[in-house]
Amino acid sequence: MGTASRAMNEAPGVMEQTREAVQRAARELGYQPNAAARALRSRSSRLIGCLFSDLENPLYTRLFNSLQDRLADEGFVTLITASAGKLDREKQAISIFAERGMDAIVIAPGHQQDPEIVQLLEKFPAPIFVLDRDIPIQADRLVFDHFAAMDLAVGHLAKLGHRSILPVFSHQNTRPGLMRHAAFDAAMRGAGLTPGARVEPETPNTPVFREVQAALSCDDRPTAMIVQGTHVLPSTLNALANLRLRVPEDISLIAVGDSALAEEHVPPITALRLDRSALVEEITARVLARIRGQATEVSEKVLGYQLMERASCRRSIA
Amino acid sequence: MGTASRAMNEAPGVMEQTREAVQRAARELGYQPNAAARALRSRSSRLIGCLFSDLENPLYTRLFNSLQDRLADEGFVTLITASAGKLDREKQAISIFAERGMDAIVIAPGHQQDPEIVQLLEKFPAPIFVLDRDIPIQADRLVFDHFAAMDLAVGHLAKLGHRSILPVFSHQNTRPGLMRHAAFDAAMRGAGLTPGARVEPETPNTPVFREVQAALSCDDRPTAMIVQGTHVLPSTLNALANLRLRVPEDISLIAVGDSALAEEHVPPITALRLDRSALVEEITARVLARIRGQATEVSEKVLGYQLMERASCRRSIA
DNA sequence: TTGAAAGCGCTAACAA
DNA sequence: TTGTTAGCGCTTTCAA
Repeated sequence: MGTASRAMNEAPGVMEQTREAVQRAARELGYQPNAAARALRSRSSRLIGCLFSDLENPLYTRLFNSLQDRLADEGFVTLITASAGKLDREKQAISIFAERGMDAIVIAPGHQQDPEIVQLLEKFPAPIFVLDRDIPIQADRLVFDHFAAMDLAVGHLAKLGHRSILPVFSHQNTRPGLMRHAAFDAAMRGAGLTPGARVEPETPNTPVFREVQAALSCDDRPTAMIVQGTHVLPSTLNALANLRLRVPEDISLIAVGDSALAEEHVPPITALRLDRSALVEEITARVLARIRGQATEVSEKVLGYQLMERASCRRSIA
Repeated sequence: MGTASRAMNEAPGVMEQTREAVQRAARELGYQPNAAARALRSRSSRLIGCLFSDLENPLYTRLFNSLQDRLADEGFVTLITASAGKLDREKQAISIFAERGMDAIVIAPGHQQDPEIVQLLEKFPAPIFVLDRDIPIQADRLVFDHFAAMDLAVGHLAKLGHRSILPVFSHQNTRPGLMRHAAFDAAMRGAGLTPGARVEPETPNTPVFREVQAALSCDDRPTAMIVQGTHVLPSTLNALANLRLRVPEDISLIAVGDSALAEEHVPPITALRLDRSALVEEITARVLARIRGQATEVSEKVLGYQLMERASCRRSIA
């Protein structure tokens, strides 16, 4: 009956008294609405798909947790796929999202220019939200300000007197990887410093023990490092421990991307952090507006990093 | 039309020629089946829910990845929720799984005896697969052999001459936490050794820097450690580095649960590993059998750990 | 404000 | 082997 449906969905045009009666009856009978029937009739699955390149990246793990919570409040179920950067898994995930009738998707794939991915996204039947990727499609987008972030980190170290800073970021073929090296170089020049050696792991999960050890074993080794906050960070700490280099006495350290590891390390590690709740709110607001047809123009926002100053940096002794 | 449906679903009773014609036409028209309609009519969502206590645990991250892949091959979409051990999130997740008509769920919640959880599971409308939890319900189950695992680890260290071994496991209120301490004690006695000090973090993600440092700062410190392979492991490595204790020269180390960190650490860390593909196959086989109504009795299996001997253990000097 | 009726897009049962 | 028909459980539309 129509009234029952309206009562259960808090729709207008039902007498308060009727609504309560319906809801009480539903409770007593243990009524469970059938999601498939609702989706079929209303043409809305109330499902939102997420495609992240890497679930081991603390940013994505934390983000997914918050986003799932937030969207659950709005009655949506969040579905996640981690592609481990594999192209075919990303294509498969997008296809599945299309088949299963996601109401929207949030994506940060490992391949941002692949023509097949782009084509799948172009004809994707629901709104798309892109997270810090330069994918050539019309879609709502939130990008991170990697240039400002590097200014913050390099500036902080320069102010402490560091002149030789070792960056350790992967050169993955997506926006963050592509921008960070350029941003680092620009920030160094901006601080009147000259970029020197660098370590560039293939992926954010590639071990960097050897490379970091090599870079720090020369005569005038860098006095500070800026290190990606993924697997690269434990791997770097491993190398520092083996070299008997203490943080911050012997070398200063900044992590790009905050994590439990950085926060709880002894000493705590200074980190570039994204405001996760702002991130989640922006995604949620945009996605819901799109789903409800309230959004008009494509939205492009930039989110800055904050520098969480902790105990891993100190004045350079050099 | 029935024939079209049968052709698309590879159902029997369709002429090969017809099937091909239908499939070609579907391809040319870009036909996308409607998942909601299919779910409504066939009473099967082809959705499988997973509830894990902690997505930051490398076991669950890796397991979810493999399981998602494997179930995708069978045409199922896997939905994951990480509760961070929070009771209300676990209850909410189970309710959502019920509302959304999961065809089955795979669970390893952080609360295994909570009456509300048990009640929700008792009246859950689909098959349940329980992973290493002692939940008092009738359900297919796979548990890990924590006693054999500790025998392996303690035995290995005892054979190397270690007599004082420091265990670092959380005493979380679920099966693994509950069993590991008892298993460790039993293994020690079995090896003719006496259990001594131990570190018991609240959760697998609680930092243990202070506690480990304290335990290793006494006069005759343990010569070996067995450490949970979650956040406890980086936290322990942090403490060892600060104490200038080298692995394995000064102290031997075994991780309970394998991870990228253990494998890629220098030196690589000996670890108790679960055979993940066996794990995934057991879950997949059981869950599919249940969904297809082929399973009869409740299945209970035990999965052993293997000791991956790497470079982090050596003969005790004491 | 409520009830009645139609129909979302499939698949299962049945008839041809 | 194929076509026809009914109906899954909701929401939406329309009429009362």
